[in-house]
Amino acid sequence: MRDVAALAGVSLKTVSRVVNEEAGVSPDVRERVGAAVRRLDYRPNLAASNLRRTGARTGLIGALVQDLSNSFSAGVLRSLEDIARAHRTAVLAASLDEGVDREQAMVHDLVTRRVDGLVLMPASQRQDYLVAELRTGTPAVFVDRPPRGVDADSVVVDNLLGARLATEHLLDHGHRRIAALFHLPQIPTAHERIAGFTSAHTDRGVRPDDRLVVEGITSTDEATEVVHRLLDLDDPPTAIFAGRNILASGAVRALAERGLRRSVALVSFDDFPMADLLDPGLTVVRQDVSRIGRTVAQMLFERIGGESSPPRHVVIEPTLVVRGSGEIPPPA
Amino acid sequence: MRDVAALAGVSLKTVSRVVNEEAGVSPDVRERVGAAVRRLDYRPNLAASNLRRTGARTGLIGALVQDLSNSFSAGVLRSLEDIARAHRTAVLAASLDEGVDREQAMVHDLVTRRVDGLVLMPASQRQDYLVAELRTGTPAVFVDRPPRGVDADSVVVDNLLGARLATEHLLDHGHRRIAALFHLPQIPTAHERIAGFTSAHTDRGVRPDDRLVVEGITSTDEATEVVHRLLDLDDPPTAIFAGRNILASGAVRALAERGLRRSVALVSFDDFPMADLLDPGLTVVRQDVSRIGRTVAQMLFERIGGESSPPRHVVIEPTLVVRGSGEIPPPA
DNA sequence: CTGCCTCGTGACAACGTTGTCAGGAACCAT
DNA sequence: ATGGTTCCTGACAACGTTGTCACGAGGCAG
Repeated sequence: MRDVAALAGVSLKTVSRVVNEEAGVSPDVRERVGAAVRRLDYRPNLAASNLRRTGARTGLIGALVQDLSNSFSAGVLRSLEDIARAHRTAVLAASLDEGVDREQAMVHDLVTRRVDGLVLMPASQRQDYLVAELRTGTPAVFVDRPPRGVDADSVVVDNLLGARLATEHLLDHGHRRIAALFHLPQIPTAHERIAGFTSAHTDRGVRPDDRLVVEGITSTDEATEVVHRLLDLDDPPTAIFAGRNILASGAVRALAERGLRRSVALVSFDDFPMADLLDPGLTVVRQDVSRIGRTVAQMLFERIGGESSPPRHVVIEPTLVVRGSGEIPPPA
Repeated sequence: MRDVAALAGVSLKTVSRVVNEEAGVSPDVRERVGAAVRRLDYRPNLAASNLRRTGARTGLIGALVQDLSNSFSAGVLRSLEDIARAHRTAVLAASLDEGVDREQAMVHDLVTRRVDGLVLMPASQRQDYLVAELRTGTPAVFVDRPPRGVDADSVVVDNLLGARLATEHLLDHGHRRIAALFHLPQIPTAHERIAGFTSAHTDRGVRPDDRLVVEGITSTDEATEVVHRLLDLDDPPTAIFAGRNILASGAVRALAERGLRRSVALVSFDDFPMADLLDPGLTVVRQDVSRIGRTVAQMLFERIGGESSPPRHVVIEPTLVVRGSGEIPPPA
């Protein structure tokens, strides 16, 4: 900036005025400074600028999601980004991979970077540590998983309802022995889905077989193995509820390996591209990813704009998408 | 920081020493300052710190990809992030959506933010504008699409080879009327894939039918329509090459609607989750997404580390993954 | 011609840090 | 006791900006 000022023969302040398009600079000075800027490839230092401007925003928000490459996280991030763009804000994105320490470290780093806001798909069980971070004035919005130990806005899916929709659908088609595959039960979403599966049974007066409910499955391959094991039982399940899309693909693979894709019913939580192209098409519980992302973004930018009402907790209802795999009847 | 110093009864500099874990502070002072930091929720201002430290890195890189929610972009970003993490660097990610203006604006913004480096999956035809930006010392690595009008590192896939592999595979299975669906031909990857499709034919002495080659298809639905139109020809194709995964799903849908999934061969560029679960499994040309991301990250951090050798251009070879859809023979 | 106002410009301080250097206290060897 | 170390600490300037204020030139009304 000093060089630009020298080259244009003006003061630092005048360069600042031109760069920030402030009024009150004569046309020829503006032109001279502009030429100097171009000649020297001058780029204002945003950090210094933000430092000086009292209480200015950094135009940066942090988004901590489970895994950037998973279609749910990526979809939420994408619609978040679209809204952020409209607010001239860039997005710092990171994957947590269910890492509790990483979550804390990243939040700390982002607060230190003075992000204007935080979007968090937490890996941790409780976020008490956030209380201190949020006292610094950085607003946070939780997504997919609700806050514990700290009061903050959240946007979550009604996982209990979603799991009920899926389970009732299978019960309605006559199934009484329904297997269920779930992620780690300490993850709130998995926990609620388990509860939904159970309560749908209870409401219908059906007692689920504990041996058919498997929790703590974290990979597609593991899901395949589990399904094979369940199908080997003396009294195998006639239907399967997959509590997560990656578990559904494991289940489909196991069924395919046994030629049972048209014999055993399957409903999955989470839609994914091409699910309708499977044969039979995969019946799923769909979460409106783009709506989730947009809602999160709106809430966050309201907070950034100074909104200080008590935290809001938005629950988004999932819907059942019928495609064939969930409508297979049990054997006569 | 002033408040912390006052509360602990020390100077600013001593607080700075404690916060940065510098040696030479007596244990009791260190403890007093630590307590004050905790009591006041003090967070150092990274921007101010970077401003003062001459030539310090911001620990920030920018990644401009085509679309965060597309599995290719997301996969590259994810492995990039993993390497960045090891370098204690955060990733600013944004989607360009083939927007040329947006690309320039984002690059400018990122340079202004003083990112340590830039990863670019360009939307523009030429990146002459980058020359000025790079003069500021910010290194850039291109990914998926090569630089034009500026000399910079790049990591691209051998699209010509990939398209040849797919086309030759179909020719080898006896197909002579192969339809092909491509994205906008001005996009370098699409352009090369078209060339690979053509050259494979030429090498085998087969003349492709121009009416079967459709360029400029940008959505799944459009691909479905195009395939229907092609199948309505008097002399319809016996095989289809989809130049991109979203075009493949349109093609699968069209074939499904006509009950031709087991009659017309199909090979796609780009693998995607569950492609093996389709019936028949989708034969694809696979790009090693994670290797691409890792290579890009390594090159970028070498540059950030001061490497100043001439730009390197890495070409990654795709492979054919055989799953069934590509091995369907033409009608006798 | 005087006084006042407007306009364009620059000097200066401040944003929150840290590098440099200097100074005082405590210790050791002479 | 003297001089020299070593250890701990603080004063000050500087990083690249911008908000505040002041100043001079020119224009206009009285």
